[in-house]
Amino acid sequence: MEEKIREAVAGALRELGLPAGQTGAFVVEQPTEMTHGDYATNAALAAAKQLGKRPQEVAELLVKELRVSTVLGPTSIQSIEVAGPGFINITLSRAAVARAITEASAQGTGWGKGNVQEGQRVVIEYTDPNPFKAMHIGHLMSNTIGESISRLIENEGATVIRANYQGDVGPHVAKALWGLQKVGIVEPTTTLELSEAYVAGNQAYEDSPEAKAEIDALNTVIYTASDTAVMDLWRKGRAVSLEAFEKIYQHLGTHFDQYFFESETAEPGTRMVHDGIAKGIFEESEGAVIYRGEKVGLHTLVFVTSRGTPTYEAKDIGLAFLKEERVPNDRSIIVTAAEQIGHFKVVLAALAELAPAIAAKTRHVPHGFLRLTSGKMSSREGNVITADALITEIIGKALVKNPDPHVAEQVAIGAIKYMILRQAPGSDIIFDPEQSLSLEGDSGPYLQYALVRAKKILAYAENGEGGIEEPSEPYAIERLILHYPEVVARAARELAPNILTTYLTALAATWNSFYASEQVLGSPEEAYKQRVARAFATTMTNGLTLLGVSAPERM
RNA sequence: GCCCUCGUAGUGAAAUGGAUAUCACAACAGUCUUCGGAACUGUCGUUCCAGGUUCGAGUCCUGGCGGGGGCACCA
Repeated sequence: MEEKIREAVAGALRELGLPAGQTGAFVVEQPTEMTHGDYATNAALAAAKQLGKRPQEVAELLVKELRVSTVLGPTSIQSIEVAGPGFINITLSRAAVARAITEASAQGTGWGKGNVQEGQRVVIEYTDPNPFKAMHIGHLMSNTIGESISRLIENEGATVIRANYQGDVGPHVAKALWGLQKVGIVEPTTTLELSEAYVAGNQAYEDSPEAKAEIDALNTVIYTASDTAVMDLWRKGRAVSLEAFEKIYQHLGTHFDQYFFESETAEPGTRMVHDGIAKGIFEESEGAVIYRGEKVGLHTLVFVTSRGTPTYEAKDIGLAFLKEERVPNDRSIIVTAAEQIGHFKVVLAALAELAPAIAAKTRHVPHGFLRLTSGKMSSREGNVITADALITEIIGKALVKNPDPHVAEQVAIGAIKYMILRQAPGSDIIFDPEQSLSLEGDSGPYLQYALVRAKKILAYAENGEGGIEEPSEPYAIERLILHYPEVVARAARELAPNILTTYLTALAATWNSFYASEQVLGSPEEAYKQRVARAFATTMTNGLTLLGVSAPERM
């Protein structure tokens, strides 16, 4: 509807004598205040200067030329009014709102689906945990945001390939293997053994020059696979890690189509960086191969170390090509923590010289850190909150009200995901482990609970005999529901699940308010209210699905 | 030092250059014979500072101040 109104406004502006190419600078939006109608446009304010007239005057003229009825249907408008400094407020008719509600309640899972990205193949990389290290709450952020973005993009018609890139080689692995060797573990079976070994190795690396030398040597062994005993230990430890990750993915309701490993990007990455020296893209300096970021306003980073091992940077170059080869795509999105912004700027600059087409379609989406009120989290020091520990703790909390462990898990995961998705992806989340996280108010369970209550009504209503009167004015909840397709489209366009989360919270609040003040079953308007309840339930269910949050039947 | 980011009620957040800056927690006062109280209704309280652009700035620009991140061999 929004898009149709936009076209009508653009048409009216042309009627007022504005050149076709110059009508773009206005918005059609949902006004903050519901009393201002269902849609509003600032077109008159934006065009006033060009037309040399007062905004209110332009608005009056614009309203006369506005043919909203021809794009939305003859009985769709209740009023079009000029308000404030020159806004044009459009209020839909009772019939038009009712049509949207009927559509929402009838379409089921199809409600809100778009097609603007049909035919597009989008590869989305997220989560990226490192074997031999624990998956911590930072990975939970990447996974939650990446999964939701994937679903939002799929909802617009694209084919999404979910990718997970895991660091199974590199200094952290050498440290963990060194730690295992020191305590004589040849067959690791738990992730605890691995993370303890990593912390021990990391400590020794800082404290002891001998240990440092041993670990550096081990690192090279891993890259070159030159020692069968070491590689055996590596394979076993890696398998333990990966298996543990899969379990967490199951809890989170996420999955991957493609797994990439640093052990497979290291070789091609190193080779391509070396090839790039001859082309003048990279250069040698103090034995290392570097990219002079200064030539494009960035800073210099080492791509291959003086020992000949590739850094994260070279491996990401290798990854870019490997992705292209295995997963041909139109767009490539990488979701990682914001601390890597600088890294990706340099890598993409280098890639732009190496393979301009790949660099051009690649986009880095940074997310903030999950910071603790008690201080900084560091896996090197071992004071991280692991994904497992957090999930277990919140499930324990949810069990208080939900004896059913399955429901408790749905509530707990929903609460965690909501906390992550409610704010703009780039900003940090301050997480207080003492207060843990909220299961009421502005929270995941709040949305789930609103839905559970609506579904209960629908269940009772199946054998109910209620009235068929129709209320003369739309309820606030109806006027919110009809915006759902526009909201998900924008969230997908901007890669911002928080837009959807904010909307769903308002939707749940409005529903709860409706629920408290309006009796559905047995009321004179029962049939109509049921349809509203169904439309709400459909909208909330579809919205939660796009967030990756499940909808319990009861709680 | 340079670069990037963020400063919004006591706390955590929202807001596409638009209308009276929105929500939750906390605090306080209410709503339970109604479809489920993880709920609802109400009260209190907010854009770091100084300039600028604009009909209009939390949002854009410049300069401060403060937090976070990055800046040659970690990822």
